[in-house]
Amino acid sequence: MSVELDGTQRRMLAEMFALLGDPSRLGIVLSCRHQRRSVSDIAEASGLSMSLVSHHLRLLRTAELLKVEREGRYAFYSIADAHVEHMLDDMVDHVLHANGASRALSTQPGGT
Amino acid sequence: MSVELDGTQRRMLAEMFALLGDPSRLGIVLSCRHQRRSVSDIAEASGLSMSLVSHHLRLLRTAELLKVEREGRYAFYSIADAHVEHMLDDMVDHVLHANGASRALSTQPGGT
DNA sequence: CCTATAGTTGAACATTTGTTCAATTGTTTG
DNA sequence: CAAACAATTGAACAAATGTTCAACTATAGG
Repeated sequence: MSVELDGTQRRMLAEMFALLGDPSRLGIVLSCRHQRRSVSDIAEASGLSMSLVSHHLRLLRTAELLKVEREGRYAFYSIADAHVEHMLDDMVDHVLHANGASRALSTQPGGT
Repeated sequence: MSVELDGTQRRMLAEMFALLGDPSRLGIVLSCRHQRRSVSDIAEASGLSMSLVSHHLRLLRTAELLKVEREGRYAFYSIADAHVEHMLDDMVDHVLHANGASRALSTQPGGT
């Protein structure tokens, strides 16, 4: 085990991290986790303007983190595939279980 | 299953993603994965100036992704804890196994 | 004590990037 | 066809961020 990544893979990974590294965008992605959502839906849920949401969605679409299904005048977004979904589950899981070691401040288990 | 994150947790996760989202920084972190490394060591391995590496190390240290052990005039950096290490293993794993679904172009298994 | 090595720090700069606003495309319905 | 709604797009702007350079601290050795 403990394999290394080549330059291209590192850049791919970094790009993905960077995309997920913006709070607005992470919120958008997480809101599409278990159901597909229209753009206005996402906008309302996240408190962001539809324009801004659309800009972010384009990036997430291009990076193949989200996919879109168009129906009439609506566009429904959801996680691109099982691979991405699994990865997100992992990361969410990690944050939820990050109680002991790494959190120096606010070490309070079971915080809502 | 399928738990949601609150605002604070989302921001924590986003911050972590953002830190790992810079190619230089990701390289630095990955180079500290399985052995501790001195700053000059990291600088040489990554092709970055020692000053820049030091700046990045401060951020990674502050976010508790890396930890430092000082010995004499040397400073050795390594992954902060098992939790972070596991998370990185996961992500590296994901990138390595991202053959089928999400890769639209260059779908060639086993590419170096 | 003086020089060399290892690392950190802060200011300054250039670039990137998130956000807003207005205009535009496409679709449905009166 | 016109009006309303859903979404996309591009230009422009402000703020954040990566990088460089020079100065500085600290430890080791002659």
